[in-house]
Amino acid sequence: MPKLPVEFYTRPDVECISRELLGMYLFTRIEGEITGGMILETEAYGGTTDRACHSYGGRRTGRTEIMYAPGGVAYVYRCYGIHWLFNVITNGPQIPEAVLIRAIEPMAGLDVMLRRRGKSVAAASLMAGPGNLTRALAIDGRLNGAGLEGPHIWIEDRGVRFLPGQITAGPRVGVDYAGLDALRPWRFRVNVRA
DNA sequence: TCAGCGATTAACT
DNA sequence: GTTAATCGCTGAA
Repeated sequence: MPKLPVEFYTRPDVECISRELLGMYLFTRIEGEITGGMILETEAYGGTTDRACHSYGGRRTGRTEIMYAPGGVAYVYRCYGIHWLFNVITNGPQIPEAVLIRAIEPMAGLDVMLRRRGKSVAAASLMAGPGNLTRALAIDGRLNGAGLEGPHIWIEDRGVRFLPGQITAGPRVGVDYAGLDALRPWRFRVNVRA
């Protein structure tokens, strides 16, 4: 299956990329174990003019530094002291935009993901939320800055496409502090009902 | 140098 | 519905 090329990520429209990532397949290969699934939910983070974005106003620190890299690398950071969140960096160098991957549908390595989550049966909670997603895929800080063309993490285009009516756009989660930017409908989700 | 906080989750009542 | 867990980043001192 074709991995998405760097050119997919370096395009300038983060909202467009965020939509197009729905239906793509995200995989990780950690310690020889491959896990992954289809992306169901994303959020766009619009760089220096988006108050909800870590790089708002051109903020540049050790954590956000990787956002200024050219598109096509992973941005992994810790949140609430416990969880790892996984983002895809988009756009060109020095343009710090990103797409947060919030949910995937488990596909490959289900048994491995269950073991990592400490569950014995497949449940809806397996992939509920971005923190659980990274735990199931064994994504952590070591993958911060990793290229999205492998070998440890990559995204494949398997030809799945959604019509506009199958995608729900809404306000993003957990960004109430961002003022008017919190209202931007930059959260994209594949409708649960078929 | 350090107090306060956060793109969350799970275990409570 | 409420709250504890838990730690790196941020910004002010």
